[in-house]
Amino acid sequence: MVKAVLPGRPARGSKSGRPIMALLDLLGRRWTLRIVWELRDRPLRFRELQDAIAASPTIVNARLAELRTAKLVELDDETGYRLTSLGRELLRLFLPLHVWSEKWAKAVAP
Amino acid sequence: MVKAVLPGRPARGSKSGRPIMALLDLLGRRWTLRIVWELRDRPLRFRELQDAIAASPTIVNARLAELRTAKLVELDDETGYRLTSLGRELLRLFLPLHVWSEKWAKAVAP
DNA sequence: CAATAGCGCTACAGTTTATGTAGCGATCCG
DNA sequence: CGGATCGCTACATAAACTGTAGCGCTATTG
Repeated sequence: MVKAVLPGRPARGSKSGRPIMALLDLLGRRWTLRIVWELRDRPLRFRELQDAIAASPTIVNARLAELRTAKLVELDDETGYRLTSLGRELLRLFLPLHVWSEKWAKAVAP
Repeated sequence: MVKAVLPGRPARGSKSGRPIMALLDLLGRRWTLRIVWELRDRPLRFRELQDAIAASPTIVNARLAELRTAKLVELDDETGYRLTSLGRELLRLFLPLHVWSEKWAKAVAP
């Protein structure tokens, strides 16, 4: 059984159910960001996703369940797992990270 | 000993050292996002930070070490832990999450 | 001087979470 | 029927995190 991560429920380390805390809790779990990232431009099958991030099926399934409960990801029988419209909105907020990470790389590089 | 998370080093689940993968790895570790979030508008002492997120000192210290290595956070003896200029840039990318999380809350709410 | 308080941080046993491998049940296709 | 593919589960092992205590250092106070 997986504990749902939703706004309105108290997130780890926060007594309030403030949405931002629930979101940071959800996104701060291992593989969650990577899964959203891998789904950025096409749906993936369970096993494709598993291979893409090289994580165990147990945890891939757990994270997918959380993401589905949070309505960020959905399963389409024809094509596989994909971002919902809400999920795509979230991804859009994250896209600047891609560019910024390159700048970060240069700044941190040895 | 803490494994450094830096662009150029392969991140978990990725053979490449692509900066975005290193970044997603770093941010996907428990408490990392929360720590950056808590430092958003003022420096915090070690214990203040620990109390703010209610995590164990062991892991707070581990995350801070990673964030310092990644040059996103630094320790100022006078005031405490604070974001570097690089860290503030990253935070700026994350600020839209705050607003969006409210929208998400409404969309997901029961 | 000794006592106190605040600082960053560490030790360590116990619990939770993730890994790695195998494989199940359902569905489709020949 | 046999084989392939799908999402997903079981389960033992390993890694990550928690909770509590407390260390070593510096500065302040009596």
